[in-house]
Amino acid sequence: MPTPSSSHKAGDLHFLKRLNRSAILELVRRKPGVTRADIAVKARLTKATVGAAIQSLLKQGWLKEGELQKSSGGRPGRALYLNDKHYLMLGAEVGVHGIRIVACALSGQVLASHHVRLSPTTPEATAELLATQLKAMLESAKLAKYTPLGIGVALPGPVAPGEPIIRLAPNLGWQDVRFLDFLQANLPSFNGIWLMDNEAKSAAFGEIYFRTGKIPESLAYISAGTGIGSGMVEGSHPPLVRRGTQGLAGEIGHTIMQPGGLYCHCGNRGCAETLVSGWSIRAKLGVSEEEDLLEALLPRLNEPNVQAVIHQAGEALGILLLNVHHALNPSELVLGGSLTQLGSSLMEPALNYFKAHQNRLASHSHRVPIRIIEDSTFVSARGAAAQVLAHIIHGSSELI
Amino acid sequence: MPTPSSSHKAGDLHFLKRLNRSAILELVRRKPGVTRADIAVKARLTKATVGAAIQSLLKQGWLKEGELQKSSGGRPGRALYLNDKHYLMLGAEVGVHGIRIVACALSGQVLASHHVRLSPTTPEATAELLATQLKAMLESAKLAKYTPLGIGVALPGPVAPGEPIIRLAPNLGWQDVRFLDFLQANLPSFNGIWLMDNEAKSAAFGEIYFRTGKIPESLAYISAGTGIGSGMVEGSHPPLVRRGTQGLAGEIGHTIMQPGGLYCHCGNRGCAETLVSGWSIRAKLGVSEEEDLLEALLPRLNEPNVQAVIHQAGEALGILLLNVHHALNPSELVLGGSLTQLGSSLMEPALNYFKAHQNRLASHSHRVPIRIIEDSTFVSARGAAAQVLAHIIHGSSELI
DNA sequence: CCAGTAAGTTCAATCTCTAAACTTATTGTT
DNA sequence: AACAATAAGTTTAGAGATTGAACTTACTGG
Repeated sequence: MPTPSSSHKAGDLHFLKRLNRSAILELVRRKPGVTRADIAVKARLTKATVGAAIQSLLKQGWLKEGELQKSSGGRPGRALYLNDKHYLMLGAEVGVHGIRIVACALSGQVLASHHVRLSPTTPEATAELLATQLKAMLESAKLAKYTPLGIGVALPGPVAPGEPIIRLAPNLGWQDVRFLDFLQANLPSFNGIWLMDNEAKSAAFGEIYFRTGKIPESLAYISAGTGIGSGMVEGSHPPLVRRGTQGLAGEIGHTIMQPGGLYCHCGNRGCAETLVSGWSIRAKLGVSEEEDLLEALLPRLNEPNVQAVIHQAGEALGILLLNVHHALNPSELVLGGSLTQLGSSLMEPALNYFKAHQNRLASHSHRVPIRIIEDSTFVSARGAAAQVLAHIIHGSSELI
Repeated sequence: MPTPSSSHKAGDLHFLKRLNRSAILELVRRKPGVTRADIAVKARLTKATVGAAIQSLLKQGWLKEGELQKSSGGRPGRALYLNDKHYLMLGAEVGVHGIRIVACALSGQVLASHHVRLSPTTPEATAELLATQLKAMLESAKLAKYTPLGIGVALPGPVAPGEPIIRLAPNLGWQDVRFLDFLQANLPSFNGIWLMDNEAKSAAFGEIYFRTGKIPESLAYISAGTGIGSGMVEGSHPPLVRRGTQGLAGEIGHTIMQPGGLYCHCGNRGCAETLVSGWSIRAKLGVSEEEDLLEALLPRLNEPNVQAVIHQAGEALGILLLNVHHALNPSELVLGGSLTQLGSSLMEPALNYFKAHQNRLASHSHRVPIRIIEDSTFVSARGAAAQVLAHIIHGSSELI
């Protein structure tokens, strides 16, 4: 996902107006049901300004009015909500085992989703299939009346910041691919913005972006699947994803946890991935690439050998969580990826290790909550859709 | 350092004006000698707006005019510079072995600096000594005519984000200390802002903030002294320091590099600090706390035992650098702290390890530059001063 | 039924930016 | 040396966005 060119922020009256409209949209997004009066207080704008902005946002289909609030001895306020019936964002994830697409409404509600199994193939073929699926989804009866804002694509590898190139997707066999170019070629008529990002970063973004109410200051998403990736988001406005210069931020699967340990496909030894990852578990238990790892393992979970390998991987995952805690210190940790489906045999050793070893440094501190997503099928795709919305609301788009 | 309360950003005309003045100051800061015309182009403001803002910034003592630029067939522009003769920022570092203070001009130029050796003592006594030193510096003939903007203090431990509490400084023996309160009590007449932050984070901030010309997108400062800390800054406007919820971001000394390894004072085993840090080297070579580590070791560098320990520590440092590269991916790495004075015996193994193992993931990528600061005595203090300036320029201060 | 309270709207005043004309200062050409 | 061309910086009128105060709307409670 290209970072918005952050030149020196200066602006004119038009810029100020957009900024205020963004702020208002954000307030409604974060707290559905707020009134104009609430917004005026929180955004430190006058009722007049808020009223005018809201009128135009209603007219353009961004917001809708809801019920009257309970009065506390005066005219009751009118609840405001995002309008989930006018705009949508498309999100897609190209994974090692298939393609996933979703269409989301402004609030994050999934309007439609689709999953196609597919073995890794060329970028061209993948883009063609993806475009076909997206087109079909957009033309379906339910979605045809929506205005699409853009398409976000999540990919399993580091994406260069600033330009839409996926540097390396070892599990797809891709290198330096301008995937959006292929996709655009197959969807020439699509009118909206195009984004692409790493799958863990998209997932992290989505997990924080579509939340309402009290949102965490920051969140790290750890994606444990064939490989191990992560994404760290700060919950500012807009939430900011850490990318690093080469898009390598969050490649925690290749942090070294065991100097002199096993060889990793990245060329180094003792990477976290050699201890916990789909591929290392396959290697240790002799599960071939053709088999589905989960289908192969779930029936064998009571074999001592399998248990030992998974327990060891779980402990390694716990260490990794602890290292993320000490290096990034997110206020919330979210675990996703296909390996979470191994359930407590993997997760218990991980959580136990983490809980037993955290909190030695910051005395007063609350425990960092860890959330495990059992079914993370559409998490990255939905996150990519979230990135589209954020780009529209906070970017330079003239839509709002 | 309290993070600016990031409520939902909306603003009025006054806010817009301040934003534009900030942007103009930033442009001059980053590229000393720019002209009004350059600024108008880069900030996308009109010549009229820029001209008016600059007049007032000149009048208030923020900027000064310089020489005429070479003409290219028209009226030559007038170079603009930060005015280094009107405002100053104070920075201080409370370290394990002493107190360091600096006074910086707007451009980062060190106007005065001072170093007092001091063994760890109570916050009260430390604050009193620090206040005396700061007062003396401010009242010195050279600085008396300056207007101080504020004081930044750097401390060797995690600082809670949002409120000025140092959570834990194991090497000072402090815990949950509101150090600024003690300092303010000793400097009641001081008129300016008060900040405090972790020493590595301040250093990181200063290293990116006072640079001119092409600044890196991001920078990680690794502070290798008695303990190991780090700070990561993104070079946006203003540069943003990663803190984490509990201020623990960057505590890479406590990431686990050797599961089941030696015990660390944090309670865990195999932390990076057990492999590379002042205290672990002391322990391994039997250098007592009373001795100065460098004075004790520098004469013994050719002893095989000493060489082996330092070489091993260097390799661990290299692994740590690699892990920072894969977890945060800064565009530049800066190494500071007292251990850098061990010179190539420590640094060569570190750099060799890093160079031999980086760059397996992002194919095209340039090598990440690593800079070693041999004398980092005042780096953190200067960084704390930098944070004061950034707070004034980008915060809600009415000074600009 | 009416006073009290609070939400939301209207409108003149204010403030900041822009656009265009103007002044200033230098280069290059006749 | 004079004059056109070019570009920097200033001035001024005008456009656009926010504010503040007055006003309208809508509900509560006595």
